[in-house]
Amino acid sequence: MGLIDQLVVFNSLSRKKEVFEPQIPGQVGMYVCGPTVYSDVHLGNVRTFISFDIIYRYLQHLGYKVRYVRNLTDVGHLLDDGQDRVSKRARLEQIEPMEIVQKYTNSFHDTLRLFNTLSPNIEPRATGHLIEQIEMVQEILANGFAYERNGSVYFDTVKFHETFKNYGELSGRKIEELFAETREDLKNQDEKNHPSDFAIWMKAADEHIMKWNSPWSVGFPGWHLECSVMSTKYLGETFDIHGGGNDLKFPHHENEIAQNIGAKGKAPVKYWLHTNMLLMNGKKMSKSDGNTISPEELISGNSPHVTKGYDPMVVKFFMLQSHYRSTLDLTDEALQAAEKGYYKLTEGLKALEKLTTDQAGEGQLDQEINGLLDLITDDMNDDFNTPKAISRLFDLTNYINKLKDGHLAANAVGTECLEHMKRAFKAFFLDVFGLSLDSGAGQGDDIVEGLMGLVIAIRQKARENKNWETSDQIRDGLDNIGIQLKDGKEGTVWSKKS
RNA sequence: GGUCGGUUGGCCGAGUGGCUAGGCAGAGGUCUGCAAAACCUCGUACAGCGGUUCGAAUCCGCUACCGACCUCCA
Repeated sequence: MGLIDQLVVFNSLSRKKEVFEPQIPGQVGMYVCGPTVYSDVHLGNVRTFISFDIIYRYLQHLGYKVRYVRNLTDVGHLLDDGQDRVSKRARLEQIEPMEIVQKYTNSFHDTLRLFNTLSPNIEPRATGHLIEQIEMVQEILANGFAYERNGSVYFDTVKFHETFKNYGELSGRKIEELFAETREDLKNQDEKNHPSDFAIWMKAADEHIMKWNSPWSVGFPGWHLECSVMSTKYLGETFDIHGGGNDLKFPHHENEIAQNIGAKGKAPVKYWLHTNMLLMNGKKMSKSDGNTISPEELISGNSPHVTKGYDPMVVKFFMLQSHYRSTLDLTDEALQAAEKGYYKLTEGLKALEKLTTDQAGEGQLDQEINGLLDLITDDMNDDFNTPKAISRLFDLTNYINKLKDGHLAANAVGTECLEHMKRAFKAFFLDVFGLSLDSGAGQGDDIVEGLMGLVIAIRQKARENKNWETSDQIRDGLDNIGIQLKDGKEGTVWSKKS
């Protein structure tokens, strides 16, 4: 009985929350800008991909059939000095560009797997779509929104804006001001008619490695073009959701829209979703200025920014405790708090699995518990409010612990409600949030379980004999190797310490 | 400089006109052989200044500070 029974998303285009209505009922097309595979992903990228992973999972949870496309950029993304990122890296590492692409694609996948994200349905590469990109350049040229200059082709932003009046719509900048501003920089703009024009095909210099034949020159496609092409190819000329970090709004997404309209005559995307930046020490985490920590460093603890390593699930949980549209400041202290909270929930879920009741009818807590479960859906329906949804899981855990410890009678909850709670808690924690139980605490293989059972039994015997020296030796010894014993009413359980 | 966003208790972080967010840390208590875990109780926070309102952390204006984009980044 949620208050909100419809999914509402914040659309960057309108800057408002809108009811989500896919163009084909029951089906969702979602495109997310993936990484340029020329170096290891950093944590800010990971946050964005985790955010869209949650969105993907939640859409599926709601019953939508989702086609999730996330590209890999392997050509055309240039550095300030005009060098292709992949090519430059290939030169530095003295291997083929495509080896670079493969190496960092593998690394990207490995990293995301650590965080238990689902693979997209299609992961297209820019170099795999050269023909389509050339075709789109031709379309844009044919429609008069591009011009050729010395073998390169540039998108004509001035003409585009005169025609459609919406260049700058997404990023919220007034195009006249943008034009006026950049006019002073004309000296740097050599071939372009106007500074805000951008290349959709670039002629390659002789020494350039990654280049292809085209009607205009031996060259390579512009950075923004691939996303227009691949989203159109796999999701159609108009589709539902386009996502990415908000640092891509301008120029990348703005230009993407312009290209699609320039080629197809219509705006490609109904809902633009943008994630906010991950900060560290109050500043944007960024590859280019060194204020960064890699996923590996964060997990291993091998970084001056953290006092210890953190389990990937803890890092993910930390991220989910803020909203995807808010900045999130990564600090060691905040991670430690998240770690404790995360284990509280995993322990709660494990305790929940063991709860039983013989209350066949309705229990006195049923209404409150069912209400909390409904609120989780409301929260997620409200633009994927994971922090709020997680607060409900903590509330539920409080009930679970009371039931577990006997502070509440077992039959305070009815059979049906208990089953509902088990189903829903798992559905959100494991399936929607993609968290897992077994990474941090208390579950080993059969041998470990057997050994622990034996050790706990020996300690229990010592305690019965009031042999505190032995029982404390066992407890402290286990503590030293990172295992915590918890004595409860129903006996002793153990878990790995956080 | 232009554009946009933010400033919430010791820390992180939701909320956006009247109803306890939540987590972590801290204090006291229950339980325990002692601890831990769990449970109970405890914080009267919303940058500053004005304004609108019966009522504002929440709306409006100004100021300060922070950040992002404008140029490669998710």
